[in-house]
Amino acid sequence: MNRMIPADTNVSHFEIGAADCARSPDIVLCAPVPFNWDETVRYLGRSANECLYRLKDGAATRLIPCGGTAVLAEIGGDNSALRIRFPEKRKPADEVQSETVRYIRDWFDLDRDLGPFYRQMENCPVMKDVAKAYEGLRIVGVPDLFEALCWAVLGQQVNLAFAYAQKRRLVEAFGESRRHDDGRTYWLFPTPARIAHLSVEDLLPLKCTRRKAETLIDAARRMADGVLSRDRLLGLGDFREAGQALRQIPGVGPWTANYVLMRCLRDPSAFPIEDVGLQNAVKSRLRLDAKPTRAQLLDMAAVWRGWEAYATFYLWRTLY
DNA sequence: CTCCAGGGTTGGA
DNA sequence: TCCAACCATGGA
Repeated sequence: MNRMIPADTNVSHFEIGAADCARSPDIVLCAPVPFNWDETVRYLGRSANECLYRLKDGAATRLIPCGGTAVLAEIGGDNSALRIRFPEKRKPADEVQSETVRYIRDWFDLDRDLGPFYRQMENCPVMKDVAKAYEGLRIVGVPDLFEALCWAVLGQQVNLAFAYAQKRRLVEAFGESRRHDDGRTYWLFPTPARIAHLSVEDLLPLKCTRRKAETLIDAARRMADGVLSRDRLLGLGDFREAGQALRQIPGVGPWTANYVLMRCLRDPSAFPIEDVGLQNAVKSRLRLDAKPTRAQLLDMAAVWRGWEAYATFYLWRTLY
């Protein structure tokens, strides 16, 4: 029974400085300790088919939704700081910049104290080395609830490459985009309002199942109606209730609910135990002949208590 | 044709 | 609560 941690209780240290030359950052964020930007970038680069941001020279550029509009931001950095630039000619207003910073802090989970996680993993034979190897890697989140839900649903029971292809088709069919003067087009994930009015047939070209198309539209309607939102889920009191609320949506089962809890609602104890990637990672690390059983996983995860999401994310990281 | 992929649902112990 | 059976789709 985890208590919810309001997103804005954390102090954020950032300075807005004048950009005196083209490459100097508009904003510098102090990185938390520990932080590992290279590992973060490696995670971001796990699919060449990612359509929501572009990776170049260790920096990610994407359109960030901000109060009805969107800001193009380039995020680079190292293990001690993140550097944010706004490459468009018109610099965003201060409050938009602040919102961008909030998004980025959330995206990379910068405000979490990982000390307890690393101390706990010392006692886990499966995780001990993994935790050290990727120290400073934080769970890369999906701040937008609708995006997180759609991504989880599209990712059910299909390989990641195919999931990325489906996401790209969804985004390029129904998302907004903006062309930048670097010649590239940057995309925003489709809004619930846009998907809510579609029919299942409209989504079949994604090559998802009818069932998944129905789930996406159902989720979009709930969000467009306002009955479902990230804030509402976070306001429910504890993550278990949020998970139950998510599972009200037909087509959202335990894996999907936990995936969303982990990547969007930031529940560090979310545990998608049915995940085949997690199972394969454990199998490989323990040199098992077969994927571990649910009981084996539960047994192993007993020492992860409270940090199951982080352990899972780190184990995923071992897969590529 | 078979098997797998970052599952969901139903129905029965 | 847990498990088996069935469902569904594309790619290797």
